Formats: sequence, C-alpha cells, structure tokens
Amino acid sequence: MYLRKLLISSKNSLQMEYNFREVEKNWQAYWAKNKTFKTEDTSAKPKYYVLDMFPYPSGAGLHVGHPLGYIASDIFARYKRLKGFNVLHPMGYDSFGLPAEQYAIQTGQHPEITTKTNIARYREQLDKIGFSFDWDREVRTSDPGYYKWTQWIFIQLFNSWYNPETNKAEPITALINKFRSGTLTIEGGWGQVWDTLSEKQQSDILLNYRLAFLSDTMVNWCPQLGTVLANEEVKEGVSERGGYPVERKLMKQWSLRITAYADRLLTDLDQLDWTESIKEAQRNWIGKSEGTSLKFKVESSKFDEVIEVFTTRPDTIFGVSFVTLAPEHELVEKLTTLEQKKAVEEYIVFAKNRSERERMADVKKITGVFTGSYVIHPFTGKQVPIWIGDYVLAGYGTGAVMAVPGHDSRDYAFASHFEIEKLIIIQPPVDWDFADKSYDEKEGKLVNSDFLNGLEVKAAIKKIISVIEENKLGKGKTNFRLRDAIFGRQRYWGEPIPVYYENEIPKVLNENELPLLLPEVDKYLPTETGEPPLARASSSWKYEGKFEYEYSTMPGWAGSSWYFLRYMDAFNDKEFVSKEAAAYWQNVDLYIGGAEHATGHLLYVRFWTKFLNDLGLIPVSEPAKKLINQGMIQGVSAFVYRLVLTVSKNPEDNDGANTLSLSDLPPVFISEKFFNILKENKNNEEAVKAYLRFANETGAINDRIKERQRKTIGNLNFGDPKYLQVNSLHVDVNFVNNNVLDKEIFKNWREEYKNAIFITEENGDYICGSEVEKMSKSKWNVVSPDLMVEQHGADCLRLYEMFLGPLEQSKPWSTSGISGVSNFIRKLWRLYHNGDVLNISEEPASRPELKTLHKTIKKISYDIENFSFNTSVSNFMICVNELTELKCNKREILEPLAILMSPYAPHIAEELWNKLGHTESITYAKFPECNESYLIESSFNYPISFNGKTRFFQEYDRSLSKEDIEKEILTLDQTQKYLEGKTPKKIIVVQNKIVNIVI
RNA sequence: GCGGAUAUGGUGUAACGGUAGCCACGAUAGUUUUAGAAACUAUUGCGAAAGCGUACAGGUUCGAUUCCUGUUAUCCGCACCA
Repeated sequence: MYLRKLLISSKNSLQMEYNFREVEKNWQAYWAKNKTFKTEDTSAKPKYYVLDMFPYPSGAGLHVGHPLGYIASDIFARYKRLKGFNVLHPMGYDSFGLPAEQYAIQTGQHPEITTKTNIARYREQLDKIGFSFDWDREVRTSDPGYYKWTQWIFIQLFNSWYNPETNKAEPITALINKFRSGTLTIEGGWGQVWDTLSEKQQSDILLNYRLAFLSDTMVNWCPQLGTVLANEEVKEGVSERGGYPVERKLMKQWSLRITAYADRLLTDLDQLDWTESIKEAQRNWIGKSEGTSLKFKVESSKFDEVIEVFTTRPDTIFGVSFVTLAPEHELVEKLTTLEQKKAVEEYIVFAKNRSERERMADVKKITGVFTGSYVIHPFTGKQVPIWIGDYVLAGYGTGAVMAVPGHDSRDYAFASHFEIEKLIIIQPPVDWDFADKSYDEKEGKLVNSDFLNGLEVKAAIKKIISVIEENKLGKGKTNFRLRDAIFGRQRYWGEPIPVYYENEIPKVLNENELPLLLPEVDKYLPTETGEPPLARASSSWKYEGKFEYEYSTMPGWAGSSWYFLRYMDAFNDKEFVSKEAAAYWQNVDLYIGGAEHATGHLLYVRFWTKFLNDLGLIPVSEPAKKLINQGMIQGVSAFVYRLVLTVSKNPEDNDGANTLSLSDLPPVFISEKFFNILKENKNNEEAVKAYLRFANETGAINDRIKERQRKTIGNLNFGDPKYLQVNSLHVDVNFVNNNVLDKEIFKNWREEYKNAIFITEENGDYICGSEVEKMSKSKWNVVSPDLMVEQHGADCLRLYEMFLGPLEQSKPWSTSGISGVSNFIRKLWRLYHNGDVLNISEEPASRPELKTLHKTIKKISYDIENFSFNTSVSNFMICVNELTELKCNKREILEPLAILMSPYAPHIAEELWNKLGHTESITYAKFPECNESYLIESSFNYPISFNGKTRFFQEYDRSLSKEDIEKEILTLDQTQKYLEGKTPKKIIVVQNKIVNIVI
C-alpha cells in the first residue's frame, strides 16, 4: 500500500506539477534572510499603516478563522507596496492575560513560560502562511521594555485631570493651582484654603479629579477567578472567560475616568470610516441621554432630606404616583419606617444576594418593597410613596426614579404588581388599552397636568424644564450609560500598577524608576487573607524598602490600548514613541479585526489616543481611520447524543434531590435518527422501557439500581419527557468524517466512554449531529491552518480563505471547495510551463491576450481598493481560464500577471518572477496599470428586451446613434415576432447597454 | 424590548438601477485508468414546453437582486440605563 502511494507520487513528480512545499519554504526563508519586509522609518514614499488586531497567544494556537483578517490585511499591505507606499505592517502579541494565569494556577508553571511557548507556536503558524510582517518591530505587552511605557502612560493619567472648560486633559498641577488661587471651589466641605489641608485630604480631593483614580466602587466580582471584571468582560451575568458567576461588590479600586471623554468619544465617531454596526454599538455603549434632574422633598418631621431623580421625561411629572430607589440607595435606611423595617431589611438582603445572572435571567420577575415614607410632589403637593425596587440601578443617574406607570412600561409593571395607582396624563390613540400596557410614546397632548395641559410632549418638556429650573427644583442634565473603567485586577499576570502607599496616600513612581517589574511569587493565587497574588511577593518587594506597592495589576486591555503607537518606534527606551515617528506614521490607515472588540478594545484605544493627544504627545486623536471587521469563521461542531435517565420519586420534584441517577450504567449513545425520533415523539415511555430492558440484558444494571427501580419506577408515568433526557455532547470534529463517527477512536477518547454502547443506523454507522457554532477548543470544532497548508499550500489557503465570500460576512468553515483553488494554482503554473520546462515567448501579445490582461488589471485594482477579495480570486480564475484557452505564454502578459497575483499568492508569484529572470523580490515591483484602449470593442451585442424582459440579442456598432438603433431594431423579424402586430408605445435605447421596447 | 446585519440553485457565492446565477464546489454522463484518485469533455435554477424564478407583500421606474415602505425568518451586539 505504502509502496504504491510512493510510486504514484514519484510518477506525479515526473510530470513536474507545481511543488508548493519546496517553493513556499524557500521563499519564506528568502524573505526572512533578506528582511524583505523591513520598514523604513523615513522615506520619500507616502506612508501607509496596515494593522491587524493584536492577537492573544492562546494555548490552542491559530485556527482557520484567525488568518482571515491577516490574509486580507497582508494582501492590502503587499498591494500598497506595489503601488509605491512605505508600508508599516507589524505584528506582535497581547501577551498578558487570564488564560496563561489559569494554566499557571493549575500547573504551577510560570505564565511567562506558557506565554513564550504559545507565542512560538503562533509565530510558527503565522510564518507558514507567508505574511509580510515586519518582524523587527514585534512587541509583546508582557515585555518589561513594553510595559514600562504602559505604566508610564498610567502615571500620566494619574497626573492629569479633565478640564471641562477647555474640554481636554490637563496636568493635575493646573488644578491644584486653581484650588490654591480659589479659582475653583473645593467641593465636599473640606475648607477652602488648599495649603491648610493635610496631605491626605489633598490626596483624597485630587482622587476625585485624576483620570486614574482610586475609589470605592461597585464592581463585578468574580469569586472563581478571584478578580474584578470590567462591564464588557461580563456577558449575561457570567464572566466572558470561563463563564463563572459574577456578583456586585463594593471595593476600593483603581479606575480610569473614561466618562470624561464620553461626549468626544461619541461625536468623533462621525468622522470615522468604520462600519455602522461598530459605531452604533459604541453609541449604545456610551448611551447618551438628555434629561433633567428633579428634587422631591421627603415628608418628615424628623429630618430634612431630598430625593433627587433623573428623568428624560419631565413632561410626565403629573403622572408620578410613586418614587423608586435602588436597593443600594444611601437614603434607604433613613427613610424606612419602623413598621416597614423588617420587610425592607429582608428585601435588601435578598437583592444583594441575588447574583447578577439571576437578576438578569428573570427580568420579568418583579420585586420590591415599600419604605413606609413619602415625598411631596413638587407641583401638586400630594403624598407620593417611596418604594425600593431592584429594577432601579444604583449606578445610573441618581439611583432613584420618579415612577410614571401610565407612560413607562417598567413603572407600569411594578405598579401593576404592587397595585399602585396609574395616572394617565398623555392622550393616547383612541383604542389604547391601559389595562394591557402603558403608553410610552413621545407623542400626544398632555392632560390632567395643570399648566402643561394641551401641550404636545415636546413643548411640554421644554416648558417644564424651564419651570423646574426657575423653581430651583433641578436642572437640565446629560447622563451617560458609560461607566468609568475599572482598572485593577486581582491577578498576577498583568502590568503592576506603578503605585505605592505612604501613610495610606497612593503615590506614583518616578519615571526613572520604571518599569516596576512583576515580582516572583510562590503561587498564583490570592493570599489566605484574600489579597491579590502580588501580596505573595517577598517582603523585600517594597518601594524604597518600606512602602507597600499596589497589589492589583492592570487589565488585559491596558497594553492593547496604545500598541499601535509602539509599532512606530518599537524599541525606543527614552520615549513611548518618538515625536518624529508619531508625526510620520500618524495613525492606522487600515485596521482589520473582529467585531467582538467593538466596545472593549476599540473604545479604550480611542480614549487613550485622545488623552495622549490632549497632552500633546501624539498628533492624532483617533487611532484608526478605517476599520474593517472580518466575519467570524464559525466551526461546524459534531455532536453525539447520550441517553440520560433520571427518575424521581415525586414527579413534581424538580430540584433533583430525589433523583435516581443511573450513572453506573455504561454510556449509551443514539445515532441522529433516533435522536430525531425522540425529539419529535413526546411520549417516550417506550424508549425508557427499551432502555431499561437493554440495560438489564447487558448486565449494566446493578442490584442497587434494580432495588430502587422496583421501589420507585413502578408507579411513575413514563410519558413525562423529563425522565429520559438526551444530552448533546460535543465530539472532536477530527473523529468525524461526513457526519460518521469513528467509534473506536471515540471510545479511546475518554476513560468513561471505554464501554460506550452505540445505537446506530441500519448500516452500522453512527451519525453525529452537526451545528454551526463559534470555533473554539471547548466545542471541539477547531480546524487548524497548519493542516491546510500542509495539504494544499499557503497560497492555496490564502486564496481559498478569500474565495469563501465577502470578508465581512460570517461563514462556517468548510473545506469542500478548496480543490477548485488548488486546481487554479496548478493551472496558473502550467500557463508558464510546458511540461517541466519554463516556456515563455518573447513575442508581442495579441489583442485578445492584452484585453484579458487589462480587464483583469482593472478588476483586481477595483476589488482590492474595495476590499472585495473574493471576487478578485474568481477574476484571476477567469483570467487564467481565458489565457489557457488562448494558449498564451507571452512575457508581455505573464509578467504583469505574476505581479497582479503576488499580493494574494506571494510564493508562487515570487517563484514565477524569479524564473522569468528577475533577481529582486517581486515585493517592490510596480503594480501594472490598466490601459483602457485594449478594452474597447468596436461593436456591442445589445440585449433587446420587451417590457423589461430580454428576448434576443443584436450586435451594433458602438458609435451607432440611438435613433439609428431604434430604426434598425424595428426592421428585424424578431422584433416583429415579439411585437405581435402591436405598435410599440415607447422604445428606450441606452447606448452600449440595452434596448427596451415598451408595448 | 432596542440596535445592527443578512436573506439569490443541492452548497460557497457573483451581478455601476440595464442579459440573474459569473467563478467554484457537488452531482450526472463520457474519455483515460486493473481499481481508486487525478486529468479532460459535456450537462447541471425550476419546468415537457409556453413560461416562471433573487424570503414574502406592496411601491417608484421604460426596466428592480439592487432604491423606498411594510412583513417574516436567521445571525450578531446591547439590554430594567428612567
């Protein structure tokens, strides 16, 4: 068998098919050796900066989805070089992060080692695909030479405040001067003479202004990960990485004051050439809403308190029938009356212990409690009850709302549940049924609203705001949904925050003391007292030997918020980037990456860019002019279906406490057909019985189970589907071929499957289910690019990934079409060869050959400029098909074709270029220009349509006038046939396009 | 619920408002081959044909896959943000 294969392959090599393995290896070595893609820092050429989103080097390596964007950006970078640009196209690694640390916790291996290994693997994979990265500029965020500058930027943030008057960041010293001189009032009752305040007091005041600041904040605490998470690291109430529950917790934390930039982050979006969906996602995330604050006086003989609410609908003030406070609201305790004390306290405990996930999962479940107190309505003077409800978020607005159940669906639901009065103050459409839902629209005339009666909503809002402001009850206000970014992580593998504490005052290190190196620790876990892993560092790890450092580290996005700048000047140890480099490279011209970074990375990098720009350190205020989001390449997961029988004594019992688990039985897997039968057939009594019989016969049921079965199962109704469940389990796609499972490999996969029993299709095959999902290790559906390169070559992988469809569209990975691309490459090769010999003619090209070439030049140029890489691949195929048909082997045609191909399939292009006699790399050749004169035809084959439907074709000279064509057309027999004797109403002739005859 | 995107053969997809299905995959038949694979040739939206066909229903237009309105489905993001 082996021998035969060998014979065949040697026979093939005799035919001298294109040997991609050898060619690709050679050129990759050539590029590395000659530093072909090294970028000059200065150049007479115009600059162009093409950047891929920073990869996190995960242990799983690259899968076929990752290179999609890299291939696209590489094509563009190579194209721009051919067009005469000085192209910066770097690559590096976002190498701090959770997974390496989780691995360290499990194995004790230092995350640095894990990270290095993973990076090496990434590099190896990237190199195989033939990217034109300038590897001399590679950066790693976990490198002290890099994170020194991340820490440096943090210090700049700490030493800055946001001046609302100039609307930019300024040195904190400017603020201190304002306090000193009394230009600015010191808020919070500290006294007004700055220099009389203690250092601690001054520090506390400044923390309210610094862009990097320490404060008590409600954070997303993830106990399993032992750290705080940012809002966008939490998805559906669980951690994005790992899927662990997250709870709200009050903690002293470092944060960045991104909210200061909210408005600029919002308005500057308009200038960016980014996809609408990303811009929209950012707009939503920033969540600007304009409204007004409004004060309600609490009715009390004992104290003088005011509840301030934020509303965007002040016009509905006369519809207020209660006020709701968030459970965490500071006035809750004070406002609770003696009678309500117990109920309120119970509720607060309930609300606190309810995890974020629970709270989100049952948004529909309405919970709340009455405080027993009332506020006075500012206009009617009536009593309005104060409630507590967890539908009000502590972190937004003032943590209190004025509830207008008639015109706000959330208030409506709350009021319905607790039977609170609903007032109608806007005239809804005639058939509106308030028993069903509230009327939330901002349209209609106001009623029952005293001085607002008869006004339209918009006018009413205007009027009420002026009345509120006149009476000093509140003022117009803008709120943002965006929260300050929590910056501390109670983790090991991140940049140490360059801060130490002297008498509880946080102080930053001096610039010359950077970097603050990550200390060694014995374990990567929190200490017994719950302090972050850095607290485990040796006792000598102290500032000046005596002051404790900050123990939390920076989040994953710190290093990635400015990396595009570092590539400009990757190894500068004097500055994070030199003024000259920043001035030359400006910002990224083309940024390609996944849409999943829409709100995290892309918002933070914009924030840091604006900040550095404010300080005059860089000349741009946005990181990337154009952004393209490549679509996700999804995996096609395979499933096996495992039967699980659970029986409870009491059918009403849902909690599983009385469940009889039959886990002692060998696992049973049913093929797809049976799965479908079970799914459709609700009554599965037969299936359960058959299963038990089967288990019995195979001796799988042991005595213990038999006993319980006798006791319990006898009385149960098997018709209830909950007794027999089918669990879908992911199975490694590599065990599956055309949905058929390799049963033996599967059995050896895991110990528990060793005795697995398969219920197969008639032919003995076990058919797996399949589903399109995200490609990930945990779903066992990862396809690696290495395998593709090994089998088909890098050029083929590059072309195929582009051929799959539009770059921005998500699609499941399927290898089925790759042979078409593979054939194309061989066909291209044959164009230049006769058998195994290069066969190039120096004769001038014929007119049809030139036409094919120039048509292709035109299309490819258009496609690249429009990032339509899929169509360029088919255009190459058309071109090669046509040239093959013409038996063209002219240098005049094939040389430009090689250049045209080189951004897409650089290896074969270099090889052909070299064989054509060039000694320099094709990288810096000149992209061919389209000569339109070759494309012009003397005549045009007009489609002749009747009422818009094409019936036949007629060729006319291109210069023939509309009138003449019209005359000619009418003389044709065909025309008369379709006219059926009628006179045309109208004849439309579009020159060199179409003729349409209207009957 | 809000926002964004998408919808075309068996499949991936292509069409500046102007011939719907380019280019591939797959399939069918044939040539070659001990067989398989590969290569090559032909056919391949549906329909016997007239004709009908771009998710569905309207509209604008001489002409709509393309523009507009509404509906449905799918995917993605956000979600009690007052």
